[in-house]
Amino acid sequence: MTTAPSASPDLSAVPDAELLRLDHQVCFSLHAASRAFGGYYRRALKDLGLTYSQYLVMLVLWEQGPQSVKAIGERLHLDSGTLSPLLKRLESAGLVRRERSREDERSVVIDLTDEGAELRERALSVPRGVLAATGLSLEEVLGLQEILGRLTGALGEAVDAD
Amino acid sequence: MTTAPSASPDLSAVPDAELLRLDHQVCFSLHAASRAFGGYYRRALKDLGLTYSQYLVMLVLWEQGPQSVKAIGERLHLDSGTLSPLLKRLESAGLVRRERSREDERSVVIDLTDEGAELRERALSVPRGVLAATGLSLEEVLGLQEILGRLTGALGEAVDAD
DNA sequence: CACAACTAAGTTGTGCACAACTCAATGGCG
DNA sequence: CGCCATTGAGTTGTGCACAACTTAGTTGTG
Repeated sequence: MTTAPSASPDLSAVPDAELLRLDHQVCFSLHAASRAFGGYYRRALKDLGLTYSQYLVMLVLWEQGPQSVKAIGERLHLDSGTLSPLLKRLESAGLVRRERSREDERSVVIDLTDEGAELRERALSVPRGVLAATGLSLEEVLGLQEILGRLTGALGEAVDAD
Repeated sequence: MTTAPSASPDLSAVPDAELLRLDHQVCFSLHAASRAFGGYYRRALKDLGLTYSQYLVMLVLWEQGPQSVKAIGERLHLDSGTLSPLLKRLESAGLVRRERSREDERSVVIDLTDEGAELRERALSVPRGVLAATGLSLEEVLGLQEILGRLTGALGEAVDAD
């Protein structure tokens, strides 16, 4: 798929009722797909004792090393209201450490424990299964990612420009 | 329905660590897009007093008329644990009625109140704004929907075939 | 008919998402 | 220096998602 001349003139020609139906399908599709992914991960990650969101946080830590709550939040588009309790649970599970930064006492640096770092080895087997389970080709996955990225960006801007 | 002989041979050639990174991006993209959609709707639906999920339920009722909790759940892939409290909130908001079916006393039929039916008029303006905000063309939206549908189906099967 | 298997809805408990808020540390700026 | 706006993390409250369970109604079978 090429990057289309996105301002489709068709859109304004479609009647409201039809759009309502289409809208149903689009937002529902995305909602459903996201939850289907979540459902798959719930099982795949059960052995590791991680939830889907906790897995995302661990991925960030495995890839980027120790960093502040704010940095993780920016990477995943999550705020402290979501991350604070999640990180506490990861801490109780013995996977991460939380300590106040010395340079800036406001910020808390999250670091992997040895146990958390070791978990990466076991997590390596997860994504291959997931990608296989999607039934999508590598090209489709990359295309999907591209379009979802644009979608997220555009919706984010639309909300900001409120 | 294994329509996918498209099993890309590439996939098995990609190293684990690379897949972990890609996986991060795919599941994160979907997660983020779904939440970006949610964020947009949160604002768009604020005037109507509906949440995103409540809107999905109302769409089903507007399109298909009175039906059981189970039927709504099948349409949206949601179980009673999610729907029961959600429908109670719609009931308190005066948008739906809940009454036991006479034929089968186990099932509860959800029906729109006049107020709920009237809300449809005000909801008609929402999807045009959303589709515009995505910045996607009609073709891209349809393509996205198709691929998400396949994704959801494949992941569902993979989980069932556990 | 009786009883077991099943089904629909609801309840409970855990965790995520997010708005709105508090609180302490920081960084200007007059 | 003193004051105040800003920032990072955490808390509180509401709602969704889902697993596991309960309860009541239904259906199938001997």
